[in-house]
Parts: sequence; C-alpha cells; structure tokens
Amino acid sequence: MLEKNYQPSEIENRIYRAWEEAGAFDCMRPERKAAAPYSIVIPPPNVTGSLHMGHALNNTLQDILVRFERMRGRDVLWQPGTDHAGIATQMVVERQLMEHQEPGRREMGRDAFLKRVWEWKAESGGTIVNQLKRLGASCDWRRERFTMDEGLSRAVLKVFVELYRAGLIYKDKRLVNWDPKLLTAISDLEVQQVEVKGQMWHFRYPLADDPTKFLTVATTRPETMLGDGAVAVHPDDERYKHLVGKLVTLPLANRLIPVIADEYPDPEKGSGAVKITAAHDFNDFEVWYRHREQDYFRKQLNGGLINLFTPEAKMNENCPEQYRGLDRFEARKRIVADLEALGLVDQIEKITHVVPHGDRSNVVIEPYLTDQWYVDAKTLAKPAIEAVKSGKTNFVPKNWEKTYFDWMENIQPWCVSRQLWWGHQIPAWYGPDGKVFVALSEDEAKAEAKKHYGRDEKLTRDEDVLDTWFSSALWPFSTLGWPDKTPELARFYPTTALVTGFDIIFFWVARMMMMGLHFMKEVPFKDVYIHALVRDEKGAKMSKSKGNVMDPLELIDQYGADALRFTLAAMAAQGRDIKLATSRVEGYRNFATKIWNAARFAEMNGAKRVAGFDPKSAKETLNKWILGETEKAVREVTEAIETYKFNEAAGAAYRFVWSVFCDWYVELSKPLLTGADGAAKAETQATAAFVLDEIVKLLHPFMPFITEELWRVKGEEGEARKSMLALAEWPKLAGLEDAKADSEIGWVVDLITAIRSVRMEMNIAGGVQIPLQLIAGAATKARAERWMEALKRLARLSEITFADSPPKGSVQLLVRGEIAALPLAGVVDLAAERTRLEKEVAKCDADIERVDKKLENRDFVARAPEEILELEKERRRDAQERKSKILEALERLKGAA
RNA sequence: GCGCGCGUAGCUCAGCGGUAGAGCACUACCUUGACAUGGUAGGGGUCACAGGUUCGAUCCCUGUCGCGCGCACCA
Repeated sequence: MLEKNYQPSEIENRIYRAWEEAGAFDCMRPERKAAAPYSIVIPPPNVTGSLHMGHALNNTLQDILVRFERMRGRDVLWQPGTDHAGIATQMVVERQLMEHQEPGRREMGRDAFLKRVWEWKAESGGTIVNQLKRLGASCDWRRERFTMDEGLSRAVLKVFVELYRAGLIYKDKRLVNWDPKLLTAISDLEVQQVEVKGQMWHFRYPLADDPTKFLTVATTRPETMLGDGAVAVHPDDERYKHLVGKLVTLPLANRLIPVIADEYPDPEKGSGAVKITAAHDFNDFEVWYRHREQDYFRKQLNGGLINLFTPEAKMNENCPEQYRGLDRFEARKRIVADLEALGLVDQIEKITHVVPHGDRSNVVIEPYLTDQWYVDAKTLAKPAIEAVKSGKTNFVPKNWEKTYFDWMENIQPWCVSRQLWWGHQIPAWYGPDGKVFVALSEDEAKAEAKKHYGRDEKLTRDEDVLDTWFSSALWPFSTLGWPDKTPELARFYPTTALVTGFDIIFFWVARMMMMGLHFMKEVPFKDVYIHALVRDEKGAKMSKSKGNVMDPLELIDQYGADALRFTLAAMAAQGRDIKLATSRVEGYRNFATKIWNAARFAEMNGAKRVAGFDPKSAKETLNKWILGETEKAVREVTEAIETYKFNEAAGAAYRFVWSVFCDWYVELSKPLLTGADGAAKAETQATAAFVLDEIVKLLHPFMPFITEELWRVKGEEGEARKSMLALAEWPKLAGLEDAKADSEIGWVVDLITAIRSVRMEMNIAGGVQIPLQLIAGAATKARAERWMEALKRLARLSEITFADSPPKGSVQLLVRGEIAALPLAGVVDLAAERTRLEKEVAKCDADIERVDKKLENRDFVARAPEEILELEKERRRDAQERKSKILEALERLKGAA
C-alpha cells in the first residue's frame, strides 16, 4: 500500500543504493555488447568544492540525456571525475593555514604543503560526489577519475613532452598578466576587466636641452614612470615633430630617455605624448618591440626593459633606492608626492576606467615581463575551427559557434605555467647553463643532458606547475585511459555530447577541441549543448556576497531531488538564463505528489500490470483514447529530448500526466473500474497500469527517484518488481491513435466543461444536482447512455433525459452542434440567461466578421494556401451555424418569458 | 568600438507567419470514494516602439528606445 504522500527523503537514498548495487549505471554491461555506445564526460567539478545551482542544472541535463539513451538501449557511459583546480584549491588550503595560525606555505616548504593539500583533498574530496548522487546523477562511478591521479598525470606528461618536441610548447619571455597577490602568471581568460573610479596623472618631463621646457605625459599608474624607457609621439604630430630624437629627463630616476616617433600615440588623446614602460604595459611593449634595434633602447639596461616589481613585489636595483621594496600603491603615493614637490605635476584628472583584475584574487593585475611556458594555440586552433565549420562538432544552440570562432580566430599564445605548487609540475629540467631538457622523467632528462654536456650534470626541475585547464583539456580521452589503448577509449571516443555552461567555452570547450584533434585525430564530442546561467528570481547572479545563493541541497531536502530536477529541466529553454524561484520548485513537488496519487488510485482500483498486455487489443473507447494520447506524449517527449529541448520535453510530459491522464482518464475510468462489466473493468485496469508504466518511463529521465520507486512497487499482480526502471525499455508506441475515440471523449469533455462553466456563471452551488436534457440525435443519445454515470458525477447532474426540444425557460448550451438544456426555470434568472446567450451571439458575429473580412480580400483568396482558405471557410460555417442555433435558443427563451 | 541575446498576463517564462499559452500570484466556489502538495470556474495581454516585406506579422527584415552578457581598447 502506498503512503498518502510521497516522501522523497525516505526513498531517495535507498533507490540510489539499489541502482549502484545493480550496476545500473555501468558501461559495457554484458547484455549491451552489441548496442551502440553513447558517452558524455562530466565537466569535472572542483574536487574540494560543493554542489551549487550551476552544477545542479548542468548535471540534471546530462542525466536526462544519459538516462534517456540508456533506456533506449544504448551502451551508456557517463564518465565522472573531479578537477584539482590549482589556484582555487591552493588558496583554500593557504587560508586554512592562516586561520589555524600555522606556518604559511613558503615557511613549510613545497613537500609539506602539498601533503597538506592532499590531506584536504582526502578529507573533502568525497563531498561533491555524494552531492551529485543525491541529485540522482547516473555516472559510472567505478570509473571516477581525478585530474591528478596517476593515469591522468601520465597523460599530461606525455602531452606536454610531445607538444614540446613538436614545437607547439615553448618557453618565452614576454609580458604576462601577473597576479601580485597570488604571485603567479595567469592567462588572459583569468583576467576580468573591472570598471573603477580612478585618476589620471599628468606629469611634466623636462627637456634635456632646455629644462625650463617640458613634455607632458599622462598615466593612470604613476609608479611605472620609474621604468620608462622613452616618450613616444605620433610622427605626424606637428606639436612634437621637433622633439623627436631629443632627450628628456626622467624625473626622480634622473635618467635621460629619448622621444621617439611611433604610430601608437593618438594625438587626440591626452597630451598626445605617451610614456613608454615596456616591461609594464602591453601596448608599450609593442612599441618597444618595434624599436628594439634602435641604439637608444639597446644602450639602456636590460635591453631597454626595466622591471620594477619582482615576484616578491620588491622593486629591483634599477629603481632609485628610496622606492625599493615598496608596495606598488605605496610607491604610487610617494612618487606623486615627490613629483608634486618638484612642481612636475601638471594636473590630476578624475576618471572612470577599466582595470584588469585577477578573477580569483580580485587584485589589480600587473603586466610583467617574465619567462613562461606557452602553447602555440594558433596552430592547434586551425583544425579545431575547421571541425566546427564542417559540422563534425555542432554547437546547440548554434549561435555559440560565432563566439567560438571569434575567439579561436584571434587566439593568443596560451600561457600554461603557473607559479603555484598544487598541480602538474612541468616536466622540464635545467642544466647549469640554463639549457632546458623536457622529458617524461628525470632519468630521461638526465640521459639527454649527458648526451648534450658529455658528462653527468646536476639538473634542477622547473618549479612551476601547469594551468589547471591544461589537464582539463585532455579530459575526454585521458579519462578513458589514454595514452593506453583501452577498450573504453576505442568504444567511447569521440564522446557523443558535451553539456556545459557558456562561461567555459574558451577555458575548456575550445581547448578540448584543440587537444582532442591533435592527439586523437578526431573531435572529442559531436554535440556541445551550451546551457545558461542559473540566476535568482530577480535575475541577479547568485553570489555569496549578495546573499541570494540558493543551495540545491537545501531544495532537495525540502522538495526532493525530482522536483528540483524537473524545475531545472522545465526552465532550461535554449539561449535563456534560468531565473529560479522556489515557487516553481514547489509547483513541481506538487506534480510529484500528483503522480504518486495517480499511482495510488490505480493501486486502490486493482490496476495491476498484465504481462503481455497488448495496447492494440483495447476495445473500450476510453482506453483507446488514452492509449492514443500516450502515443502522442511519447512522441513529443522523445523528439524534444533528441533535440535538446529539455523544457519542451518536460512540458509535454507534465501536460500529459496532469491535464490528460489525471484530469480526464482517471475521472472517466471510475465508472468502468467500479462497474459490473467484468471485461471492461479488467481491460481498464490493465490499460491504467500500462499507461502508468509508460508515464513512469517517460518521466524517469527527469524524475528518476519517484518513478523508480513506483516502478518497483507497482509490479505485476502487485508484486514488487525485480527489474530496474533505469534499465527498462523506453516507450515505443505506434498506431494507437483513434479518431473515433478522440471524438467521443472530446464530446464528453466538452459537455462536462460547458455544464460546469454555466453552473458557475449561474451561481449554482456545487452540491446541487441539476437535470440535463439533451436535444440530440441517435449517436449522441448512445454516447450519453454510455457515459451516463461519468457525466452525472463530473457535471453534478441528477438525471439525463432526451427530448426533441428544450423545455421552456431552460438554460441552453451548444455542445458540438447540439443543444444541451438545463431545465432551470425558477432556479435561474432568465434575464441573465438571455444576456449570456446574447453575448454568445455577439461572439459569433465577431468571428464571422473577422473571417468575412479575410474572405472579401481578393488577395487573400488568391494567395493564401488552400488549407488555410479551407480552415477559414470552415470557421465561418461553424460560427454561422452556432449563431443560428443560439438565436433559436434565444427565441425559445423569449417564448418562455 | 565589435559581437551575442533579451523586452509577451501582476511575477517568472514558453511560443512563433494563419483567431495569444503555462506555472506562480489573484477572485469565487468545492473537504464528491487518488490527491487541499487537491478540484472547478474565472479575471487579467494594443506580444517595447516605428517603419518595411507579406493575402496575413507577436513571430521575418530595418531602425529607435530600454536592459543584460561576452570580447577588445582606453597614455
């Protein structure tokens, strides 16, 4: 016996365990050897993270696809795993050390620190996996991987070495985005442009020839002036032409720097003269690069590039003594003050400008000249662009392809080295002279070094680790066992679909494309489904600081995983953010209850599954009708999931279950289930059980827990079922739609609805039973007799009789062209009834007029397609007929008055 | 500056060349034998605005206004 209400919390854990024990999510199950493979790799969450709403959406959608395909008989692999998330994880552990007032990572040293991170991983690493299970994610957990486990590390090593040997990874000295808080280089993608209020300082640099005259430059970062190598002006700028080639004095540093001509300065902007600090500004670096062979740069220290800030945030020896070792903002203050004292500050403007910030540290990024490792992304991007152009990989929705192309076609070298400890250490060793040996192991590097130097030399390994996204880029093949030739790799690569958020198209999708194509010679996935962000109900991004974060686990506790999943699916329309309100989750929790109660109804009425029940054998009109409706629903849901229209799939299932099955089939089946006709009763029980089974299958990808539970409980002859719904066969129905059944049930529905409506309008109390008189032909009479009991119950009728004309003073309804009369003279106000009918007539007139207008339009008649023309004509006929019937009814009413 | 998207019922959103839909909220009524986490009925929309294409535009095109996002630049 089912409980009255569905209690998700009592069932979900048990069901999930049952799936795992049955190996329901295992790929390569023996019975599916011949089945077509279907694979998805999970976007690996941070191993020490916890489930947020974005994960909930992302994994719900994947789970829908995976469960759907599993039921369709495919050999499904949903490959799970977690990411080591270099910067994020290292930051968390460092914060912990600080909170516990323990020594910092530099004091404790690399090995001890890494030990701590591994401990933290061991401690918190299972959290997110368990949370995914609570959501119902049907991953093959046997195959769970971690980006820093042994196998994946081997893949990283091999990729790095091979790309290096192919010249696609190289070390280069160029400007990087330096994060002064985390003390590491980061990639362009990790830089966020933030609009801030700031100031623009205008400084006067005295001319060397004539110190009473000045050249004015402007800057937003005064402290960088100490590293200036030149002042640039536009070659056509008449104001400065005479100064080109002359020297100016760099104040405070007391160096002479040249005035050079370059296209870069915009004469319209500021003073038109730009200070060139090549080691601290990307544009200035370009200017320097163009002029690097000129004497005036060559003579300068360090090839003309003066680095002010070392990784320890100290200023180096090129910096005047009094500013050394200062924090950059402190240096800024002092330099401005000192220049002011010298009378060299021309003006200070208040401005709003965009300043680069580190996405993790949230501090201002410093362009900084260092040696880093780069991937030649431009070369790798070419086949990755081609693969999407040729349709080997498809983006859904398609418009994301443009974003992908824009970025890929302008791709910059990818800086992959990070000055962190947590991650894959770069497999590069240096000899005493700085010569680099990139190799799969230290031994291999030593051997190479010996060959090079002719003797054993002490080698030191590169301290840096790789960008986290480097290992993520290999995920679709590294998780399948690459570089080994595993059966899984052969079977499941390329994967079928990738489901991810638009925010990591560049970080992840693009890079998987590049690496997959390079190393596997095939795209990593055929479809990329890009979903939107989950926002709060007002449309704001969820963030801890705003306090508007919704916790998926709390929602699961409160409403059940199925309700949350269904909500996310129902709202996942392509190309639109999800604004999530708890009222929606509550609504779909109610839906779960509704399904539960429909099953309870079936149970109470002895609707048990009949083995071998053939839906085509149904004789009863009602059963034929619901079977046809089921077929329609199956078709809609199937097509929608196939095309990644999750919201349409969820909507179709919802409407079918609630508005069709519960609202009408259940109600109309009651007389059959309690009636005397044994054959009809048995068929209805079997049909109800059959349709309920189909419902539970259709909903399973969306609501796996409740459906699995109902499947289990509602076995044949009431026995608990041994098989798992997760492995059951997806509904396949055909040839069940029946026009005659549709028409009869449609009439019943229309009649009941019309009577209910008029009862309300006439203020007839719900408990009052009223008589109905049908003025109808033989066919309708037969129908009415067949549906007598249901009609009486659902429309609250005392009796149904038949007559040739309506009794005097009755309320007259037009249902499918025939009059249904409610003899209510004395009960209802006849004047009100007259008004009601007059309104009906007016409505008909409006309809007729609208159609007439169209039909009078020659162009319409000449150009509209045949079927539209027919439709309109039919509408006119219908409205006309309706109108005349109602007019007759009005006459009769008047006659009665 | 370049690109993408969005303005549809009070709210959150579907839809999309052929008479506007859902959920929530609202109003009224109903404890009828699956379900009050329910049922029944109802109110509520010049589909942002202006042009154009079309027999016909909420839907396609152009522009305007408003909002959001991404990328690039800013001495």
